[in-house]
Amino acid sequence: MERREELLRAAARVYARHGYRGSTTRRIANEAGVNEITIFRQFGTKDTLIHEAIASCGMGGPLAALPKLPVDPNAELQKWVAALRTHIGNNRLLMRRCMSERDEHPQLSDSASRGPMRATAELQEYIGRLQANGFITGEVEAKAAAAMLIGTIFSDAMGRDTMPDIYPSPPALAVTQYTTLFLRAIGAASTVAASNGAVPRVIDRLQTSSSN
Amino acid sequence: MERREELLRAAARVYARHGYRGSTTRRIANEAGVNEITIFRQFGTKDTLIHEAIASCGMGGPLAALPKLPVDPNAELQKWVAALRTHIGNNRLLMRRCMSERDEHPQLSDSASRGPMRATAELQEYIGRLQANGFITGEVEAKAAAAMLIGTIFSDAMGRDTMPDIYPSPPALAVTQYTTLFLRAIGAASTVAASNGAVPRVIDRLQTSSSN
DNA sequence: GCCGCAAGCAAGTACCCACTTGCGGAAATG
DNA sequence: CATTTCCGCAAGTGGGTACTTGCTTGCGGC
Repeated sequence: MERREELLRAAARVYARHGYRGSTTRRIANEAGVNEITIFRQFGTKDTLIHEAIASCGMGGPLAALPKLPVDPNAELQKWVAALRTHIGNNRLLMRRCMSERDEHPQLSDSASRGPMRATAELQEYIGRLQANGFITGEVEAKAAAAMLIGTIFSDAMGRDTMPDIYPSPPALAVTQYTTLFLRAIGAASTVAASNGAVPRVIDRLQTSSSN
Repeated sequence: MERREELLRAAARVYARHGYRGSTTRRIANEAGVNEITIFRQFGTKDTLIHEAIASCGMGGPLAALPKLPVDPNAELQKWVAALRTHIGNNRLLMRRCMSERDEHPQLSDSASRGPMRATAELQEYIGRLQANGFITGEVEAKAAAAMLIGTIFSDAMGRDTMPDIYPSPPALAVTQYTTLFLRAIGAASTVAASNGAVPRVIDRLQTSSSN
């Protein structure tokens, strides 16, 4: 049962590099150090091999969590953003492939997009918690803000290798700058300034600011 | 000489949908309503056909410009962002393909990434002009901010079809919300508030605020 | 009327692909 | 020892793919 997992991982690697049509059974078998026939004995079909490979390749796995009770939004977000960025960056080839072949292989794209979708949901809820706990002064469209930060991370992680000069480098610096800009955008910049020693403290942690 | 252009456009369409390996000469010829042999007589090789198709498909073409002298940043940016979003959205299949096949066909990826790169440069310069003309109150990392807005637009245009529920809809609303968030992030929110009738006017248009 | 050119059609070549069949060896399991 | 299970090896099948060759047809210019 060890060759099976070896084949799954090899298939995911080959698929990420060469796409569905480029993932010939011969190539996958070579990558796994296994005879080509074993593929058909284990999975019957190239199609089921690749689908199982993408499904079980951990992109739907556990995700870094944002704290239930925000204390230091800047630090918390920065850590979370950094983890998400490296996670997406590590899987960027695979995700690019899955999304570009969505029309021909929808299930693969679904497997790949589950990660960003869960991350966005998590971030939306966190923004809600920031609002509920008084970290945010004005009105915020949480959905747009979450889409903005996730989109920024996503685009950075996906596009940095093809367009390096448009992103701040190194990536760690980019992460802190994105976080700062994001907090300013949602009106929670006070905590950032506080860490610079410029503005007093957090406002009023028990006031549920304004509406829904 | 008309079949030649027909073939180029057909090749770009087929490539966007099926990728390099999936763009068989037969399929391209069918899409163009042309005999397969004509491809080889006109271009000699599938490879040169596809490369010429991607190069001459207008992704390096003219781009909406931001004004040299900012007057109403919110309106100007919103219009520009909307144009950029629809442009990227229209070419999203092609761009996804080019970027995902970058390792195997670098030139195609280069053709596709030229658009976003020029847009980012344009936006960076515009942020600089906002700063020079006193629209921005504090310090801003123009590069990170530009990467953030472009990344947001890019991810929205590319990912809305695969992950519709994480983006504000309709797209037009998303554009205005992104723009608002962006202006707040770079500290130029006053002009937004001004259009709401809340805060006075622009500050001091001839002061070159602080450093480089 | 004739020439040259662009294009279609038929057929073929050499290769790659997913997938099959038949055989034999190794190692665990009874 | 015998059986089952897993795996590798050799060979092959039917179909697709890039690309070639030889021939024919339509069309505008001289």
